[in-house]
Amino acid sequence: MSAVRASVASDVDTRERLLQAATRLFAERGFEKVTVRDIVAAAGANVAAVNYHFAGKLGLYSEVIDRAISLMQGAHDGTRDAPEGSNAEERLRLFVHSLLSLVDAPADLDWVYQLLRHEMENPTPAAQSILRRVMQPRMRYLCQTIGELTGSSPEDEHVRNCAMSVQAQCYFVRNMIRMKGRLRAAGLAEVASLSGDDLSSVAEHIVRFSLAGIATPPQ
Amino acid sequence: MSAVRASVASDVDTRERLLQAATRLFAERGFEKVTVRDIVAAAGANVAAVNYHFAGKLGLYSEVIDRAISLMQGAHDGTRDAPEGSNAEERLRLFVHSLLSLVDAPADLDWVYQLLRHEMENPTPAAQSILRRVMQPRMRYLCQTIGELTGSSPEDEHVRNCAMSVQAQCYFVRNMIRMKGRLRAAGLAEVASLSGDDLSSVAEHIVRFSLAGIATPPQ
DNA sequence: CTTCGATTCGAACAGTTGTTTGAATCAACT
DNA sequence: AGTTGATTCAAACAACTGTTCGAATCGAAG
Repeated sequence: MSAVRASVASDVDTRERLLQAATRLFAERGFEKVTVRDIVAAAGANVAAVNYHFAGKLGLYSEVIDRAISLMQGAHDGTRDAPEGSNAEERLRLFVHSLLSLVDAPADLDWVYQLLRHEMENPTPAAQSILRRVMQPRMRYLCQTIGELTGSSPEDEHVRNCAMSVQAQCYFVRNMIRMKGRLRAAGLAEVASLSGDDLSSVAEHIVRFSLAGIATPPQ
Repeated sequence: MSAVRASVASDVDTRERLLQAATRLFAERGFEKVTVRDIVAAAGANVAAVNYHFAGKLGLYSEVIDRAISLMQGAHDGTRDAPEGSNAEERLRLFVHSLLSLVDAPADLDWVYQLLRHEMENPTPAAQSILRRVMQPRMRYLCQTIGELTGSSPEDEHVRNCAMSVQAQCYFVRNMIRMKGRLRAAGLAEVASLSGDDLSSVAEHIVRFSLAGIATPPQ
């Protein structure tokens, strides 16, 4: 089974070409808005190739998702290589900048974010593993960081609420960027400070806004 | 053309039944995941009825969206009937509670929110009018309120950023509620304080968190 | 050269989609 | 009763979907 692929060189070609084309298209449009024929056309392969190599469209998609998750876990995703001695505030800032794609990651991870967003909006059977392997570690890291800022446990309710608030702002800004064109057309260019497309100023706002909220627990 | 519908009484029946069935289904699944046959089955009508009364699936959808927008503008959507003498903080609190469906609106508007969310995630030609007629007034109202809190203009950048932060948290919480089942299955039940499903405590967090952030402008 | 398995390919399949058609039905008016 | 126009209906259409089939192609081992 596995030795088969290794022995022949040419099939790795079209298998890999299929994976790359599918990755790009799935990231752009999501699972359902991409047809098998779109993929094979982009990859220069035959319609039957997807079923031959991946046992169906969903098999191909699952492999794309798996690759994306691995890539995101391996690369910097805001939960790694924070300078060890750095304080919690600096780690929060790094987290926000990372989610806004403001730190130049080793690999371009924008397509991964697009892929995961599509999966959250229109879930396929792959959604569970994304939640478990991407969202959960991210949430844990963020709660840890905020817990340090408030001097309380990562399980504290205020800490968890604040983690929610931080992530909410980051994802929202990403969505605003994605809809920039539509927003401008609707006369809403000023919504998310997209005028000056300087994303770092928005990131700085999120950090400042959140630090203030974190420092203001209930009662 | 218009006198036609008024003269006959029976057609208002199936036309109305189609609209109601379509509204429910579109709100549940979004435009593309509902088939014309789903709608006519739920309405007890013939497949051709949609094309006869609405000139196609998109025509029916447009009318559903138009009704939703009107309903949302007419009813309490957090941008109306705030007690005239109330201060800005109380209006911000009302806004948050409203976006979290915590104030009992005259009509149940949850299906409208679902409809609009689907439209933002998978836009059809109707998206523009939603942005213009729903999002823009909401943003204006929120900027006005926050501007009062900081004593600055609604066009101030910090004010606009804060308005973004407030809305981001509200929409995020709505999404978390929607994915409650999937989150729990992935071991993320604690993400958005869904344990105690007391939404008001989350709403209170958003208000407190945001007031602190609003009161902390740059520099 | 032949054989054999893996791979590619064009063609077709079976199912679903939104839409159209033309006849049937119905209600109201003459 | 007869006519008219709006409405309903079953049937079919045309386009598209993911998938399957069988023959053709290819590369290397015997």
